[in-house]
Amino acid sequence: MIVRFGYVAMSTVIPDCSPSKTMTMASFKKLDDREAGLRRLAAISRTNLHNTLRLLKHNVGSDIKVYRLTSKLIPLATHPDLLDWNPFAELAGEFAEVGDYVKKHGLRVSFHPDHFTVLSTPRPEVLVNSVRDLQHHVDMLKAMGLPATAKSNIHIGGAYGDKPVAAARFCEHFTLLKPELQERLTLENDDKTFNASETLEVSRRLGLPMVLDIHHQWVNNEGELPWELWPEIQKTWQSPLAVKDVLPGESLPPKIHVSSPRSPSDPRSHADGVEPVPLLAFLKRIAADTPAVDVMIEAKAKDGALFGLMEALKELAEAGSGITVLDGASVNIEP
DNA sequence: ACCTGTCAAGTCTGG
DNA sequence: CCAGACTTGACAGGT
Repeated sequence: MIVRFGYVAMSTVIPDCSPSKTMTMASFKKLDDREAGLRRLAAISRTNLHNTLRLLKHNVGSDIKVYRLTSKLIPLATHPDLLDWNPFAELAGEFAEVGDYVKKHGLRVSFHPDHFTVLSTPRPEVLVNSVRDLQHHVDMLKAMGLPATAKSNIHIGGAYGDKPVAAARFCEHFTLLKPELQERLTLENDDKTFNASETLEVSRRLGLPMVLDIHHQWVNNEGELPWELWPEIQKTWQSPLAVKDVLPGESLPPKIHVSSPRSPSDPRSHADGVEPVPLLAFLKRIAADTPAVDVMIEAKAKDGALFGLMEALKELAEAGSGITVLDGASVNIEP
């Protein structure tokens, strides 16, 4: 089983390379020249896209093929006070440059809209804002010229006292989305509300690929072991929506998220690095029936954690534990 | 250069 | 009905 590792949004290794610079609404409003403010926002966006490209080049130089783009590329993009602002035309070149680089090097990129995007909500205004946010993420992917294999990962959302009803509402709201939004979604189990088997059920109902977060599964489960759900989770990556735009002869491997608990007293928080042994235990369990999987590392140390994990895996490989290090960010795992 | 409170947004809990 | 927690990188304003 080929395992590729990736990380989220920012580097702890490359200095001065934030892709998430922003401006607060408070300081935007303080400017007496609104046009100048919008130009400033566009300039920040350009810096963010430029730094994203720098990170992608750093990734390629380190063999890292999997990366989560930050949702904050364009500051205040979906803010209610800036609905008349559309910076995509003036940022077209920068977006295309990022997208071209992604395609040229066969990178897998994704977004993760934050927890304000809640399709299970009963509140119409929250739903409107959530759909606007999803549309914004799709607009960015389209501006990059990326196919539907570049997706936004979201959680089911709140339970509102009745999880089955909330799940049904999520599904109902999903069916109202434009196809271009539907085909660019993945669903992830969360650490508090919708656990892995509940998320899997919704994924199967809607034909959406599911991202298994094994840390969330560890702290929010129904007594099952994570690999027990894997056969069905893996199948969700074969659905028509999941394989949209996958070229003949190519594939879109299932994706999992991994992080390690910060401490026994704070088990839900993310530690700086990733513990290799529990991760390896999971990977070995699924290796026999999984040709390839992509692992998104969600650790405080970001790419630093990825490099640390690779060092640890290298040592385990030398000790002869069925691991072969393929390059700087991928390994082969024997069942 | 460094520190601290704040940030547009949602949901849940407890009072 | 409302305040605070949750969680996180970065701003903004201070020293």
